[in-house]
Amino acid sequence: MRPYSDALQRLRDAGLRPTRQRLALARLLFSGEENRHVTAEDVHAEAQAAGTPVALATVYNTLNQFTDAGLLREIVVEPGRTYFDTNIDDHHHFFIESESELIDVPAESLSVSEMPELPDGTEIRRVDIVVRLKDRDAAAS
Amino acid sequence: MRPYSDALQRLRDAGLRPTRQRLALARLLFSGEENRHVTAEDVHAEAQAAGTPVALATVYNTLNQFTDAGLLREIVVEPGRTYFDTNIDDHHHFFIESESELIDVPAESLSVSEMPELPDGTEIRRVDIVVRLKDRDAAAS
DNA sequence: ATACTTGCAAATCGTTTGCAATACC
DNA sequence: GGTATTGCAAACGATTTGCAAGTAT
Repeated sequence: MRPYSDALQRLRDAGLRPTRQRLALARLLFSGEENRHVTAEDVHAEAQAAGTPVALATVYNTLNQFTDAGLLREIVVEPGRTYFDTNIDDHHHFFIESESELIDVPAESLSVSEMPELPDGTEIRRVDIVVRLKDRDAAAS
Repeated sequence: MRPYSDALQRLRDAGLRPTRQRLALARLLFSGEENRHVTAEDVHAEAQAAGTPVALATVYNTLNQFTDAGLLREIVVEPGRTYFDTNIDDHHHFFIESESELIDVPAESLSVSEMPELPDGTEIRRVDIVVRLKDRDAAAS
């Protein structure tokens, strides 16, 4: 449970003006549970529920700002839906397709054996591994 | 260079009625270059250019049918844009973010070391590895 | 005081769908 | 002929943007 002042500090450190809305969202995202995978809709709903109404557009803008500032990480696993991960450390994901659920996998337990030669003039920014899971008993479609 | 009749056979084998449009798109996708990464827009534009006008909606529907039939594979790397890969073998990708370009990486040259325990009742459907690249000389944003 | 933020609604983008017209077997 | 497929436009869901009003420093 990180305290309120941490959210404030986090924003300051990221060079983001600590406005009412940003603080509210930062507290929602960074207090409590450690590794969360949320959509903008999720965060919007939570903010409403927490009695801190924030426009959906502002949620989108804020999540993008947090991402640019390195406080969040964007995950793309499904077409047409963006998830944000509060865990910004090096790690990977299980993705349960039937439930659209993401689960963190520590980087240590899933590493790449050997990297092929990169195209000229490029360097690695990140390696994303998504292990797509299905229910074992599911009827083959 | 696979011949025309191959496209026809491919559709038959997949249980898809070989209509004019599906044949046209199958030929575009499966003749010529081996491993292509295309968006629906790309395919639509190519069809126009090839003198085989097909409605964009039909392109979408057809690409989805091909994917369901196992002729194509869907790749999700960018929010809000779906790529289709004509290479359906086990493999992974480089993704050059500055150009939105995908490059195939053979499965052998990039394998996962050790798989953590899966959540209960699930099994692996696929492992997707995306190595995100940036230009080496690019100014840090 | 002034620049940065927010809210809201409208705009946009990629993709899907409904339905009448058309093509395949 | 009967069913699957197409085209088109309209519907859609997620995300972004423009601008007037509000707020942090």
